[in-house]
Amino acid sequence: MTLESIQGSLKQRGLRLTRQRQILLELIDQTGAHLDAERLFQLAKERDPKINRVTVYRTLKMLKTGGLVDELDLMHYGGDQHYYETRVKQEHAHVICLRCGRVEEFFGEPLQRLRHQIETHFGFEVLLARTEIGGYCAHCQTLRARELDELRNAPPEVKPARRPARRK
Amino acid sequence: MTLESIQGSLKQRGLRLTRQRQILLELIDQTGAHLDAERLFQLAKERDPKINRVTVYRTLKMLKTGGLVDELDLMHYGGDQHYYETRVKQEHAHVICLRCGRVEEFFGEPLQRLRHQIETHFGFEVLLARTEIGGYCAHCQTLRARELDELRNAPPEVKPARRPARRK
DNA sequence: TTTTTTGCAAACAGTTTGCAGCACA
DNA sequence: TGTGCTGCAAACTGTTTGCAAAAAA
Repeated sequence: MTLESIQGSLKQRGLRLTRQRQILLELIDQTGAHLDAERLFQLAKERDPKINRVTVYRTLKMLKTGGLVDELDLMHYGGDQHYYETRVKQEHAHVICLRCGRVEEFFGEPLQRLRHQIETHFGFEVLLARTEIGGYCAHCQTLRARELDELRNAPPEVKPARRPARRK
Repeated sequence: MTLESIQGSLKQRGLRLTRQRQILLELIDQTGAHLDAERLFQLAKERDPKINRVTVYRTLKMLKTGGLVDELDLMHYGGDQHYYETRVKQEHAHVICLRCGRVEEFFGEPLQRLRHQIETHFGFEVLLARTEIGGYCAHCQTLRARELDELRNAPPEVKPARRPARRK
């Protein structure tokens, strides 16, 4: 969904395209990244130092309700905040490395199949779909193996020698 | 995963099986429902009125870390809390009706395929996977159609006659 | 007896709400 | 011109932490 069509969608619903919303829409759309409200707020402040955090939340809620952005958790990597991305036609899963935080997107037929099966199997009308997968990326698997190794070979204080009870 | 094997897993890790944990484990395991921390706490209080909410959170975190329960959002139907279920071998998606809140579980090959493709495509080691789908169940689709109809036929105050500006 | 676990109070993070003034259309 | 939107302060929800007392092993 393009910035222009989002702006159109706003107008259609009688919503106003304010300076603040302009900024936020551009940020969400431009940065391919998955931003959370706070990050978005910080970036927006660079362009409008007077913008308020609350406006960011309100704008995100509006976009979410309008189906213009999707909300992600990314397996709560990094906390309990939500992340946002502009909705794209093509369904995709988010694959997130729990060690380095890297997020990959996976487009593939199993997702279409899944959606289709759920629609036919349950007679369900799918509006929102979210698949998130956590684990270790190829790179971090080897790093992690090494880390575990080092821990095993040099256990410095696994069970620290019994230390005297702390005095209050 | 059975209650017994969970208890075994605790002992193996040198964790204690306290009265409180007993209660919580039983509740999570017995009720097929997807409980959130607060609900779990309320249920637990019926069996032990002195149990504390914090203990519930700590126990859930422990079980989560140990891979004994899975954490769900159920598309934030009903708020921002998390829901929990004991981990089962068979991967499944949660299909949630955004009108009535009913949750269906979907087991099916697309999920296995998806996991497999992500492992081979990215060389990724999958530890956690979560697929949640929101929309309307068969039943609520018809109810919703009717609701929308009624709204259209008898628009009581869609744009309420302009009323005098509220006096401060 | 020792180490883990609990309960309590208080803190915390992320997000929402009420309201008066501001600004798009 | 008027309704929608913003900023501010304050509330709120879900969850976590510090600490002393209680309870498993």
